[in-house]
Amino acid sequence: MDKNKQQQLEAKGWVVTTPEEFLELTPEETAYIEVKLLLSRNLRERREMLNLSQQALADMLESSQSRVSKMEAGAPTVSLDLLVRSLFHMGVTPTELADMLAVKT
Amino acid sequence: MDKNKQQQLEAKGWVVTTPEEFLELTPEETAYIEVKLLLSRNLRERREMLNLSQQALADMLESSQSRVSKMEAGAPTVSLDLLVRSLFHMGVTPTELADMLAVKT
DNA sequence: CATGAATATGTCAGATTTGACATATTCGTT
DNA sequence: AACGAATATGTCAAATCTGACATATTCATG
Repeated sequence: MDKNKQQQLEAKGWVVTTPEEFLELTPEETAYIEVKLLLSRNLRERREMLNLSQQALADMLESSQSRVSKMEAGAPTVSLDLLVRSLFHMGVTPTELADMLAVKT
Repeated sequence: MDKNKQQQLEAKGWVVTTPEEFLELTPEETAYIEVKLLLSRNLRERREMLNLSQQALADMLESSQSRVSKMEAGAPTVSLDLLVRSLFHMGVTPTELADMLAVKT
């Protein structure tokens, strides 16, 4: 955001901050969430690539449609374990997992 | 193992197999465990590099010495989440995490 | 715009993971 | 060998995660 715009907003009483500041995330929390979101995006991409519905994928994973939805949303109640195991279940290799994480955000 | 040695053992009544066959691990379970072990080794290496005791690291992570020990042992009751968050807490970046996983086993 | 299929959201009992503690074992030093 | 420091192992109540279900919302297509 440019400095002028920010000053205009602040003059009107807005507080201008970054998401991390607002949510008070530490760097490690930020990194952790980034990784989860990275994997959840990959999960969705792969499912759509395979033309599977969330229900169909859930059946493969022995999970449920609602949990797949939450996985793809990167919901806080979804563990990295579940995301990673799901990706492996879809045929992803550890090397491919490494490539996912290597992507710059 | 060479074929002769294997045949000798089998003649004596031993069953020669791979760990996966013996434990009946699916490929995705194998991959998941491999990743966990990879990260646990990295955790130990980094801790030792920093000359920290398990107790000292536990204090940093707001965890306990016994849990750090279990993390480094790759124990089944330790989640990927805990391992990854611990590494991030030690200053590892997502890119460095990717490099860890890219290592061939 | 209706209707059905896909996806999202909320909830919860059961399963798993957690830090903490006690105690055992290993390891380096004297 | 004896000591202390570090690490390992076992256990458990509390916290977190899970699949399942009900229901709401979104989306495509006639």
